[in-house]
Amino acid sequence: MSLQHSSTPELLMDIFSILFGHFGHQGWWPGQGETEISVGAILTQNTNWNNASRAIQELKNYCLLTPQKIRELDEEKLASLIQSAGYYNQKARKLKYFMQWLKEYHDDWRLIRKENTIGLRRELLSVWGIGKETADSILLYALEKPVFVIDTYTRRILSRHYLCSPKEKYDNLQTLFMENLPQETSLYNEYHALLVQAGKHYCRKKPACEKCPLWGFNGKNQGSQLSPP
DNA sequence: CACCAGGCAAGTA
DNA sequence: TACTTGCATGGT
Repeated sequence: MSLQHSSTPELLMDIFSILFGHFGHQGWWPGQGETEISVGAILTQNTNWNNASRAIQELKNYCLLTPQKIRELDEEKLASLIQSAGYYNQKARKLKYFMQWLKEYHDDWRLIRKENTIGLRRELLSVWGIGKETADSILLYALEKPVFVIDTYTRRILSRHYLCSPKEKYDNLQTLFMENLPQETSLYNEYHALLVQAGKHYCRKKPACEKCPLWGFNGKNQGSQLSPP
């Protein structure tokens, strides 16, 4: 694999290929339904997926994983059910607000696909408890819109290899990926999941480690920063 | 024991 | 705009 990249799209695709070759297909959130995926996106905020998935399972056990059931549930009861996800009081409220919004503006998913992605994203961001990453996760994984999700792993992996600043803004990174890659949902889905997987295993601490599959993608040496450091 | 995990909102300067 | 803090469980 050549490390001389003539363009940003080429560099981004090379990184994808390396990660895919190393970690393989990730299969994030396949066929679980809009509600389960959106609830998962909220429950996993600043929490590992293991704890979040337990909370989901708890809701499933009592057949409460529907917008209407969550709206009907007492907030304290909901909080106790999702305890394993941490921040359970906050997250119970977030789920309540989200499901309320879903009913008021979209008749519980029924009207949501008629809206354009930009408008939907703005709406999601206006809901209390939904920030950029959660909004984009819902758009990409639940609604299958071609929206690239940025998270702390993405920023860290890239900055460890001097491909961006460790403080690079969310919107800048998102634009970078979306303007330099084909806008395909399946690619964005796999790419983000691979970055998370890579981030879990490598480059947690400075500097980047030699074992990382992206070792060699060094923007400093090659002058191929994706954005100003 | 310390540290971290698929963030966000609200407050401060 | 750019930082800081509260929120909280469970794994390593």
